[in-house]
Amino acid sequence: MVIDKKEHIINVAIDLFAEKGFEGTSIRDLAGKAEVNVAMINYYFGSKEKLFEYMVEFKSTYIRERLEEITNNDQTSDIEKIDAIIEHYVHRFITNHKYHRVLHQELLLLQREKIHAAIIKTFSKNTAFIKAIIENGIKNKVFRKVDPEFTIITIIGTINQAMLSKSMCSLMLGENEDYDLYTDDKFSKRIIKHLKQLIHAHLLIEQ
Amino acid sequence: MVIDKKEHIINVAIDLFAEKGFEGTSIRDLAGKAEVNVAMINYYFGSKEKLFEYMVEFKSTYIRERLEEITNNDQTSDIEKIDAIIEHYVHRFITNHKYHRVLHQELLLLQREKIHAAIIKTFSKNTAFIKAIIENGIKNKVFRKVDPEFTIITIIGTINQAMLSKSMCSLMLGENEDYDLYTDDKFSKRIIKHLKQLIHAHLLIEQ
DNA sequence: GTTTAATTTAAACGTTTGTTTAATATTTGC
DNA sequence: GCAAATATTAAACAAACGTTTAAATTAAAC
Repeated sequence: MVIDKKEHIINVAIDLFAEKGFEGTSIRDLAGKAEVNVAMINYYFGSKEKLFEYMVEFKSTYIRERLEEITNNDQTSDIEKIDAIIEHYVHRFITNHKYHRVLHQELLLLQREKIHAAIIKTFSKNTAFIKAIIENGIKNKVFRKVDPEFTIITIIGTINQAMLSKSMCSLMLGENEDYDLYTDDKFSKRIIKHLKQLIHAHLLIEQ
Repeated sequence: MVIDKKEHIINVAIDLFAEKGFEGTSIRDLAGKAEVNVAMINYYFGSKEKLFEYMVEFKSTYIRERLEEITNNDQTSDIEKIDAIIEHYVHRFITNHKYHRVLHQELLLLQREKIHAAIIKTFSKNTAFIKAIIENGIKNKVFRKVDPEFTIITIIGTINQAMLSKSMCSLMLGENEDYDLYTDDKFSKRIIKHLKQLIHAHLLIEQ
């Protein structure tokens, strides 16, 4: 019963943080939208900052499973694994784009070290899988001798850039402002197609 | 005299916004660090939000010149122009990385439409130059038939990802936390090398 | 059914927020 | 050198902030 209410508050918080940022969202705002008393937030989480930490904790648990699944599949080649990761990342961003927006807001600030460290920790575990695949491909002479770390930065950076600046993207892609990128299948197909083409040309020795 | 003082306040504001965000920075904070009276900020700029608008206006003026210079050079090939743009962007990010951090913080929020629009406007003018070069290369059959918009998103997204999440980058590149990426020449050389290699493989038909 | 614990409430806490005021100091134009 | 305009100051403004309190309500335990 309590955990459901906590989860509900977290989800409302993600919506508000995504729109106004952590500092820009007041506890009264949050309590109002979640339809609970202001005092409940401190009663449940202790403080506004601890609510944020709880949110990261809560959301980061379910993420890594699929990545492990992809990596450990012996039936697929290295480039097929990379393709699967690209698709996985894009879909994860689309279904959780508000949460990822909040995470990246936080990463752009240079404070709240504890939260920072928690985000980084999750992130580094995920990138380790991708790095291993790329290095394996290079070792087997299927991939060129690329910069593995920066290749990961490019994949994630492209998805971030495309997904997190809504108005910039709408403008670039010639859509009007209130067009909703994240519910349109065309958009995700287009970014996946681009990323695969890009990374194939980058990685594969013979095409 | 006045404009110098305004400029000084703007520069202090960029430092503070980069660290704590717009909402996280108080006018008293700003006035203290800039060593002016709190009332001066409203006297000069009208309000905290108008100070932000003035900052964008003030900083966006000088940016586009070099891009025009690169585009209009008849002596260079399309791929050489792209290379020059990559180098220009990386160096611009390094020398102005705090300002770019503030811009991207703002783009991640979904409020303050006026500021949003001002940033997008500057940005779209810059990307138009790159898009024209890519489309010209495709027309002349020097470049593959790539997605021009998303190619730009990849270039900018990679630089953003690398430059804006300091701790994430330090971690990925195996450096310790307090190592200063932005003053190390090795870092900018590495990102430029990666981006050129990536974009060459992506764009060029024969290598 | 009574006692104990957990939940929820409205009100108040002391700070801090962005902004304004009205008085003072400085600079400018003539 | 004096008047008008501009710049700067300390103090006050109301509103909003995160958090706490103490009383009221509900749920659990026995």
